[in-house]
Amino acid sequence: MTTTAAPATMDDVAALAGVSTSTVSRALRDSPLISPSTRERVQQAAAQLDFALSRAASALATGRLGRIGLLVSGALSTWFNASVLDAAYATLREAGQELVIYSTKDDADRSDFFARLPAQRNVDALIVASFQLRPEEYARLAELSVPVVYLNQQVEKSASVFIDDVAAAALGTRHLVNLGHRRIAYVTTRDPEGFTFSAARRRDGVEQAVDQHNRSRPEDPATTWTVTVDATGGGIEVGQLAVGQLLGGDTVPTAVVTESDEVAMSLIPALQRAGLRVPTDVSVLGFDDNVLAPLFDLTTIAQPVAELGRAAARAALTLSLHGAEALEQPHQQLPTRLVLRGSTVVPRPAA
Amino acid sequence: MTTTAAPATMDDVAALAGVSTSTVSRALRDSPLISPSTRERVQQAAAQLDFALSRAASALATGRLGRIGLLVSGALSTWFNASVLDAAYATLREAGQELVIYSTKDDADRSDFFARLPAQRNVDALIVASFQLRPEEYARLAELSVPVVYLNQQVEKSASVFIDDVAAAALGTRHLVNLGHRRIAYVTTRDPEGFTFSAARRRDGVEQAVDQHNRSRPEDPATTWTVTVDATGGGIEVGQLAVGQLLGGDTVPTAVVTESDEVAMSLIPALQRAGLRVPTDVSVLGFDDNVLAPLFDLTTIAQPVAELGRAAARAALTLSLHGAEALEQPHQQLPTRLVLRGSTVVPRPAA
DNA sequence: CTGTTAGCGCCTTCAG
DNA sequence: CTGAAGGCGCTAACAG
Repeated sequence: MTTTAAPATMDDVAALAGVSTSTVSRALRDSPLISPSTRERVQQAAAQLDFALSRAASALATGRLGRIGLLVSGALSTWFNASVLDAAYATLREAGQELVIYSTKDDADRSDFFARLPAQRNVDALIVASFQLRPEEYARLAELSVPVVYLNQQVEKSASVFIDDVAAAALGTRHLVNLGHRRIAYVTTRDPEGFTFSAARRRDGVEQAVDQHNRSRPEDPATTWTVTVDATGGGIEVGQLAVGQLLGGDTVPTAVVTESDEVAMSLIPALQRAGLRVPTDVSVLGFDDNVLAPLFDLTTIAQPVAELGRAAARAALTLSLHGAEALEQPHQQLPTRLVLRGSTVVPRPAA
Repeated sequence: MTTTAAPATMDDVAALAGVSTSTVSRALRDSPLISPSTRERVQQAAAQLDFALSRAASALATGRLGRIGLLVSGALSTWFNASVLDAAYATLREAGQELVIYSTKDDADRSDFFARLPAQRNVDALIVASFQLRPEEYARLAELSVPVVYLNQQVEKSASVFIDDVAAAALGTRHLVNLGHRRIAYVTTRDPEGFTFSAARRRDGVEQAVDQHNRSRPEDPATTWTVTVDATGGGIEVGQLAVGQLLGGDTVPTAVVTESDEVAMSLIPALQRAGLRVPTDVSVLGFDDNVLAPLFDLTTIAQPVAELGRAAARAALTLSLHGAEALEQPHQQLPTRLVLRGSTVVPRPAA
């Protein structure tokens, strides 16, 4: 079935190159304390024997694990998580580090993680991706003997990399208000685990933009309200449920802001099946700039997900290698921008 | 910035529990060689001190790394890769193993992986996800002292978990032929790295189904041809390029089979923008049953991606724990099925 | 059931 | 620049 020949050991390499194991170790790690010629010879011997250093043994000897953890909530296959993972992985890999995933799909996973703290002594740093923790959980992470980097949330005494969700959502909402929309619904999903709390901040942004408009133009007020859907995931259910609530209420919106592109992309076909044209009857604004957003011609607020992942990984590397003092910007805010596509237009005169 | 208190050691736990470190070790691993009461006492002490075993040290002592590698090509954020990763991760995690990603985005990464074989001595088993290797690369993996499980390809002397791409595509194509389609294009993407070779087998399936029809009903022949697009990714470019080639040729298809749902989802809006209605003017058939397929009302051939990931992970676990003999089914073929939605209909009479 | 002893494979002194 | 020796934290084998 599968080969199981014993792999070469460092001694084999040392013997083949005619040196000691210390020399092999140094040569393989490109230590400056070694002559180019023996280094070359050793590396060839290692290649010839398919020898690779045991990371476990190196870790034990040096005290550096060469591994950085990524704590994620929800499925790894959501666009956000997968994009962050992809970017963080690439950055760590360039630095010769591995990425260890700690994924918590449900409350059980989550309590388990916080009860056992498996990251303790097993990674050099931990990135906590975009989800809200309970106060005791923050406390728990602070007790960790490993530096933590928060992604998409600011945490007082830790490093963090994030966007301004409130400002971003306000920006998008202003765009709708400026187009003339006065009935703007915000669609969010119920979040069973208390995860993805960015959604709440985005709602604040929507309300903020509407309030601001109403203060400056009280004679032409806009209203906004929130519709919370009891479903998650990228399927069509979210959209269908949202449509029901959107059309079943007292007022029907002329524009909808969604917590994410995934929700928007689910909503658009659902609206269409309900007989509403997008954008003619309803404008739809997304959040993320998911790769798929262009397929729906979706106007959206872009957040630099890959850059968030990279920045978090870089911060984690810096913290693990050089400590907190070495981190120039403990709190890094990354820019968002409005990406104009075809899903948002001036509301119909009738409206 | 971040706490860096020294974490508790095993000696601390031993002292607190009033036992030796061996006992601590045994208690923490739920060894049966220990009395419930001391186990309890030790575990409490460990919890109190936030002590976690060092996986690196355990690995060194036992020779078992507790880590399984996943070699992937292309972005981790594609639906396929992310879904496999998610499922494999979940399975490994239940078994207390970690997942180590080896992702090769380009040829450089790839040669690097095969040159250095970083998986050697660093994982207990390796899963190679869905991509075609060069003969020398297969040979290289066979030299590895670690068992390999291939996902979505059969490899003679290794374990593998896969679907029958040919039969699956033929099934979908038969559906179109049965609806009455006689001009069926297959849309695939150029694959710079030689990755995702399933696409070629799917084309074979399309051709096979058409041939079969033509043999049984020579008086009413169908034709098929392949359109290869020079782009990849989930954006709209793929679809736009495909539409150009689809409409620019001698014959215009009444139905299109795509190598994946991602291509189909890119194609549908592109067709619509070109003035063609889906499915009225053109039927579109996907492959995968991506979560997003329902949003496009896409008829598609479902492959059990999560189950592929799980099965591969289980096989990897079995191989690493009990060796090749313990694997009941070295070659596991998983079923596919046609998922009927609205994107495929009877062709217009005019056609 | 529990403690003692040795060693996993590497890296880091310290000598040369 | 290179070799010898010890120890990183844990577990397996052995004794009790």
